[in-house]
Amino acid sequence: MINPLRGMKDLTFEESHRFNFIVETASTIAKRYGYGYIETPILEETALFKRSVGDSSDIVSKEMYQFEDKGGNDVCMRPEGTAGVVRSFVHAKLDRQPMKQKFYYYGPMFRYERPQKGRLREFHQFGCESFGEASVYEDFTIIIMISQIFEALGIGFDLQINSLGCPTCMPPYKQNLVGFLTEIKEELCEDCNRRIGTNPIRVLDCKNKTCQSLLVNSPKLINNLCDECDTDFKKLTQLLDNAGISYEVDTNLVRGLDYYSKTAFEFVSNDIGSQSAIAGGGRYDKLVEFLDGKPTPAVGFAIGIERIMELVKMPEATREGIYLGAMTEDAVEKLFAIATQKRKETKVTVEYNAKGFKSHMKGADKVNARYAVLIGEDELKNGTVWVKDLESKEEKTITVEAF
RNA sequence: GUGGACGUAGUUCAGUUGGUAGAGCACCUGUUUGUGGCACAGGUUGUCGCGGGUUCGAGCCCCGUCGUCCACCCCA
Repeated sequence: MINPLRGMKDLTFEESHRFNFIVETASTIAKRYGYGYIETPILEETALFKRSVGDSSDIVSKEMYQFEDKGGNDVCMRPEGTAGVVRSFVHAKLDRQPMKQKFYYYGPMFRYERPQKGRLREFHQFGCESFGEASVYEDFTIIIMISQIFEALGIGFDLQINSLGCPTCMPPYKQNLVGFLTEIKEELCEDCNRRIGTNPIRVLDCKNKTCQSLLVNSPKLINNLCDECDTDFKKLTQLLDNAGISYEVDTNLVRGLDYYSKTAFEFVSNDIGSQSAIAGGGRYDKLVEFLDGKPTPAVGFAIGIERIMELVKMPEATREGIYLGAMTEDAVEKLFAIATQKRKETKVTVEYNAKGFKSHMKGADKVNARYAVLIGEDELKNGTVWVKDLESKEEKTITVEAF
């Protein structure tokens, strides 16, 4: 028997149903906010992610499915969705269009990690990217949209927000932080010491308790923002307050992808184990030009579909369609014409084996059909069918034509 | 990449100090040649993950391997 690869999962029955429900619900809401569907390739040039997500991130440095294709190109399976959408945006020269552009997507992402609860090697994200809107109103609107999606799915969450600053205020802050960290480096963990050189901001969300206690007095970016970033962040909190969305400012919230600036947010659930982030995103105003487009402000997010699978409250399944069965061999082939006709408008299940009445009733029940339609000896003789509404329990015998 | 737990029927699991497998659910049949969800009775289903070792004998003990799960890490 050939098994799926490690960290890859088949979705069937209940689960695939759930998956579709999540995607449909999120898509419906995204469209209401003006987002249009975009699909980009799963395979991309490796350089795309090195430049956008960043070489120093774990994702790029050790988790990518990367290989040389038969043409000698250095390619990889996308580890996240934003980079591909931005590449596509620039490639289609949409950066030269005066209008704002909004896209939503969903699909598989690949990261070579050790699987655990809420973490697969092939996982799925639903995401949105909004281009050309610099206003913090858009950041706010996106957060509202995500909360509406979660509300529609029946999922509770905590919202954490932070500002990562911009090219004006981030570099001086970073220098300041490196200075602080260098003084206490003896006491910091091994990983943090490495991060001081590669990506000092990441030290802030180190899980090590000793590190965290040492960081209590570290300089906070939130207190060192430039005027514009500071004004925007205050505006965002004010908008959220007015909208009645509760949130927590987490000064240690750092996105793992290098392209984020200004607003960063994460939706978290306490009910799903240690992989608690169910959605994350923020602003990435520099990414478009970083990928050779004209400077275009942008903001986006992604929801981890697997992370919310078991949290989703599905609407109750209702009886649907028709179950067709015959009680004598001769009647079986009478079913097909009826089935073909009825399939123009509804779901039809045809049982190919002639069997007893009770057995058919059970079968109709099992597929959750609304109507049980059976042909027995009498019906075959008279050119009729026996129809029962399994919900109202009403039954009747009518001609095939009338049915 | 690190650590821990676990791999037995379609599924969830039991299996005593080592003596060649069992239950619930599911499925099929019947009670009921025409009234579903319920009940009762009967029945089908196993490379005990794989490979080696110890032993008269291994589901059980030992080694290896693959896989799953959980945590670290990472992140959606």
